[in-house]
Amino acid sequence: MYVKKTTPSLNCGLDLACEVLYGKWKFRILWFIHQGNIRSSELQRKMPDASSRVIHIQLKELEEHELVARTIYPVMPPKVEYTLTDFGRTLIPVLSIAGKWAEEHQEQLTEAILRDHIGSSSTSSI
Amino acid sequence: MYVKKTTPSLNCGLDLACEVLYGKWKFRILWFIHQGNIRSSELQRKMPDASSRVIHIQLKELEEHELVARTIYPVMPPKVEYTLTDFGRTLIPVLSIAGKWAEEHQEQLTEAILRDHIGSSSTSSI
DNA sequence: TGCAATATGGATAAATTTATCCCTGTGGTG
DNA sequence: CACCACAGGGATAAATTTATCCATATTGCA
Repeated sequence: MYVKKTTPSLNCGLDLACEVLYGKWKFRILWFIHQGNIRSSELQRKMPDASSRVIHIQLKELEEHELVARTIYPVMPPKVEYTLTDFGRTLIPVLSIAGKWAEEHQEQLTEAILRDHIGSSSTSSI
Repeated sequence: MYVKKTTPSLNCGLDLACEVLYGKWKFRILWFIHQGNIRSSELQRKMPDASSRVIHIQLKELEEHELVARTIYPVMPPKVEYTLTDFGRTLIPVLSIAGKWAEEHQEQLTEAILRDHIGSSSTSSI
C-alpha cells in the first residue's frame, strides 16, 4: 500500500486490515488457499490474468504478514505448498461475509463497475 | 484498481467487492460517513494525511458506485454533505466485521506491518 | 544434449495511484 | 481591499504497483 513516510495516524482498526489486505490479487489468493492447500503454479492456472511474478510477490507479502505459510517439499521438481496459518484462518469469516455481500449485490456492483470502465475506455471522437 | 484491458474473468464475488472498495482511503471514508453525515472538510480534518484532492476523488468514485450520496445545500460558503446510500448501508456489516477482526488481532497486525515498514525504510549501512 | 516443469528473483517498462500546487467563485469579516 | 472557509478541478510530479522478459537451479525424459 502506498504509505506516506509521515503517516502515523491509523484511526480505526480497519486501517490495519486494509494495509495487510491491500493488493490486487490477495483476496483471490487467500480465497483459493482457503479452499485447499495449493501450489503457486495452481494459482497461476486459476488466475491466468496475473503474472506469476505478482503472484509470488503477493504470496510473499501474505507470508510476511503471517496469513499464509509455506511448506517446502524437498523433491524435484520443487514443490511448495501454501496454507492458511491459524491467523489466516481467522480471516475466513471476513472473506465470507464480503463475498456474500458482493454476491447479493452482484447486479448493482457489476453495473457500477461497468459504468466505470466504459466511461474511461475509448477517448473522445472529434 | 489497476485492471488489465484484457481482464474478463472475475472469479468469486469477492472480486467485485474488491474493485469497488479498492482505494487507500475508501474504508476510512465509508466508516466516517457511516458514523454520521459528513462534509468533505471534516474528512480532511479527520484524515490529515490525505490531501483534499484525493478525498474528493475517492468520494466521487464512491458516489459513482452509488455507495455514498451527495446533498448540496445552496448556501454560502458552499455546503455539501455526504451520506451512505441504501446500498452503502448494506456494506456496514462488512466494515464492522473487518474492523472487529482487525481490532481483535491488532497486536499481530501491528507487528506484521511494522516489520514490513522497517524492512523497507532505511537503506543498508555499510 | 536439449527441453519440460517447478519456484523464485532481477531488471526494466507500463500503468495507475497518490501527492502537491494552483486556480475558480462566493459572501462575510478585518 | 485582502483574506478566509468552502467545494471542486487541472496540471504535473512522485511513488508505488503490476506486467513483461529473462535467468537460475534441479531432476527426469527423449
